[in-house]
Amino acid sequence: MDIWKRFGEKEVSHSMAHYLQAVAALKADKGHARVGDIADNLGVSKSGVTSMLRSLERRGLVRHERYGCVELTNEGSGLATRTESSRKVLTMFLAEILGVPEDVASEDACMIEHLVSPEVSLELLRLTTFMRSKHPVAAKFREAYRASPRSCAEHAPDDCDMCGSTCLHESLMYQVEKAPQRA
Amino acid sequence: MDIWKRFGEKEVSHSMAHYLQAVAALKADKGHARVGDIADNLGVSKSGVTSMLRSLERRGLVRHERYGCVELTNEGSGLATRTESSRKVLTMFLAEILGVPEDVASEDACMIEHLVSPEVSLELLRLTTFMRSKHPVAAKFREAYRASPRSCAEHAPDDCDMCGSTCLHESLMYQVEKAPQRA
DNA sequence: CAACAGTGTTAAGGTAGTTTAACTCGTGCG
DNA sequence: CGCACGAGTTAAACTACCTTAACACTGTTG
Repeated sequence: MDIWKRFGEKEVSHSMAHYLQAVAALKADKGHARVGDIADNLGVSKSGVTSMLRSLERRGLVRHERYGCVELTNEGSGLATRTESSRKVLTMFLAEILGVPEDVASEDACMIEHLVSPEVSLELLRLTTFMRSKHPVAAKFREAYRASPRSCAEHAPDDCDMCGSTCLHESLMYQVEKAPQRA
Repeated sequence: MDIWKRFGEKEVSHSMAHYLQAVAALKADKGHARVGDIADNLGVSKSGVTSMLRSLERRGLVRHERYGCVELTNEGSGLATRTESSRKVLTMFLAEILGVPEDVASEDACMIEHLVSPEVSLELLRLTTFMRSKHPVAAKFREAYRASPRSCAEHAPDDCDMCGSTCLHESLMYQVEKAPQRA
C-alpha cells in the first residue's frame, strides 16, 4: 500500500532533474557550468542555485566549491543522461506514435521524464522503434490505426472490456475550469 | 522556455490528486468520507488531512466544515474521476501493451496519472483499445512486435535515426546506486 | 595595487506538505 | 445528567524549493 507516498522518495525530484540537465548541457556547450549560467538557463535566482547545489552535493550528484565551477559526479551525470534519454523517448512516442501536438508532447515528457522507470522507457523505445520501422506489419498497423475510432462509439456501460462502469473516454474529456481561483 | 517550472502549476499536486481519489473512494464505499478514514486510507496523520482539506477547499475542490464529513465539489469529483481514469489507461497500456511487470506498471501509473494531459490519455486509450482488439492487423502486429529486438543490436553511433550521439538504450540502462546517502 | 564590476553566498522570508503533541468537540452510556 | 473517550483541530516544527536584499569574494583594469 501507499505507493503514492513513494513520489517523494524518487532518486531526484523534478527540480533536481532539471538542475542536473542544465549542468550537463552547459558543460557540453561551454566547457563549464557556473552558478549564474545555471540560474539563467533555468530561470531561477542565483541564490536558488546555490542552495540547490548544496542539496545535490549532499546527495553526491555534483561537486561544487565556493565560487568555483560545478561538476557532475558519475552518478549525477548518469542520472542527467538517463533523464534526457527518457524525455527524448517520451517525446518521440507521444508526438510520432500517439500523434499529439508537439507542444503537448514536449510538456508532458518534461513533467514525467524523471518519474517513469527505466523499464518503461526501454519498452517505449522498443515500441517506438518498431512502429517507425520499415517492417511491413508496422506500416499496415500505422494505416489501420490511423483509421481506428477516436471515441467509444459503440460503448455499452458495464459491457465495455476497457471501461467498466465509468466510460474512460468520457471521464478523460473532463476539462478543468480555467477560472480564477485565488483572491 | 521554462516549461519545467509549470510542474508546480498543475491543477493539482500529486498529494492533492490522491486526497481527492481517497475521498471519492470512501464516498463510494461507505457513503461518506471522514477525516480519520481519509487519514487511514492514505497513511497520513489526521492533522495532515485537516490541513490538506483547507487547501483543497481554497481551490474549490471539496466542501468541509469543522467536525463534519467531506464532500467533493463537481470540480473535485471531475478531477478525481479523470485522474482515476488516467491511471487505469496508463496501467493497462504499460502492463498489457508494453508488457512491463504489473508492479512497475502500477507504480509508474500512480506517479504520472495527474501529470499527463487528457489529450495523451485519450490517445493512449485509443492505441490500447486498438492493440487489444480483434482487428487482424492488430493481431499480426502483436506477434511481430513480440519478436522485435530488445536492444539496439546493430546500432551505429551517430547513424541511428533514433539515438543521435548517445545511445538511448544504453543510457536508459543506467541504474542508480541504491547506496546509503544520508549521514 | 586598489577600486570597481560582476559573480556568488548568506540571511530571512514565503508556500506546500508533512509530523507530533496538546487541546477541543460531541456523543453514548452509566 | 455528566463525563470519558474517540474524532477532529490547532500549534509548532521540519524539509524542500523558491524569492529578495544585503553582503563577500575575485579578477580585471586604470
